[in-house]
Amino acid sequence: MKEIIHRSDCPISFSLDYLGDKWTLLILRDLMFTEKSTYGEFLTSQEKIATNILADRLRVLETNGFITSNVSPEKKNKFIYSLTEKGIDLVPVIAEFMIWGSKYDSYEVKDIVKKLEKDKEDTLKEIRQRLLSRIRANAST
Amino acid sequence: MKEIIHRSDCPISFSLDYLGDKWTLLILRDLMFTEKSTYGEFLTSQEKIATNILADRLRVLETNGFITSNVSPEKKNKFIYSLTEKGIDLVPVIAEFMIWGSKYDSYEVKDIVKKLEKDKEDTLKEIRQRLLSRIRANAST
DNA sequence: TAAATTTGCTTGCTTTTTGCAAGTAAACAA
DNA sequence: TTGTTTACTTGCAAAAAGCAAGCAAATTTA
Repeated sequence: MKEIIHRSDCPISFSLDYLGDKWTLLILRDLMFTEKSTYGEFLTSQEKIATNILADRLRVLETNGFITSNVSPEKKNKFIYSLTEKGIDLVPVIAEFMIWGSKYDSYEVKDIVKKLEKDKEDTLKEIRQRLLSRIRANAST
Repeated sequence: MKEIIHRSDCPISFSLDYLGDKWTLLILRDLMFTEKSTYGEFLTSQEKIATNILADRLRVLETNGFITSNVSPEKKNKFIYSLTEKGIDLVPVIAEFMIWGSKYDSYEVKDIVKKLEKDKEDTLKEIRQRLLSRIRANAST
């Protein structure tokens, strides 16, 4: 597997060394803000990621501890991907992209953005708690 | 100039359509958190961006209203790049990358990160005000 | 129980982007 | 007037992305 090379000691560039592309954060978005958790489900997202790119990004994300994969309990040919705490810690980054995008994209402002703008700290905490409890639910099975 | 194509109506993907690469946010970082404002200064950053990529990204950022460029008052062969309000609105995104990167990069935690963690809202406001006042100073010259 | 389907990929090929080194052109300084 | 600074551009090789097709294990259907 291709290793991530860090270009400097700047924490922003460190982050971008993992996340600086058009697809990685969209996979994490799906894991954070939708119920999607499998390869097939990620493929159904509007942006239409290519199958090889998706496979590659999932591999990189897992190798670097952003997500974990487990065989589905019902179907052994199905993998369930889940966020780790390291991945969950990116919620604020993605939330800020959402807020910025909503401001400059004419499309529509989602309820979650309105909530974030109203009370960012609590809303982020709430999302974080929801995702963390998901991890704990998995751990106990 | 190559037009940005939006892959979906999601605000996160909308943002990534502009910013989803390894270099764009680093240029904005330099404009936000350092005194760098010229082509030559951006080239001196640790990450060593290639000259053609820098030229391309500056063009894209300007075309899409994130930055403006002006001839330097002292030297007519020098251009000063400045953030627009649209660019300044990305401060929270970059701040969150900085916070996340500082948590997962073993290197060192910068003072600005400590300040952000202590009082995020006020610190972001402060940075924003500093950058906005820079715009206004330019506008009045 | 054999055939078709679902699921999660891999492979091969073309196009696009990146990265590197060298070159250019206007302004400026000596 | 000659060399230097500044901001790029150009050409080419390497890497990454994108697209269509193929594959293999597990599961469902006939």
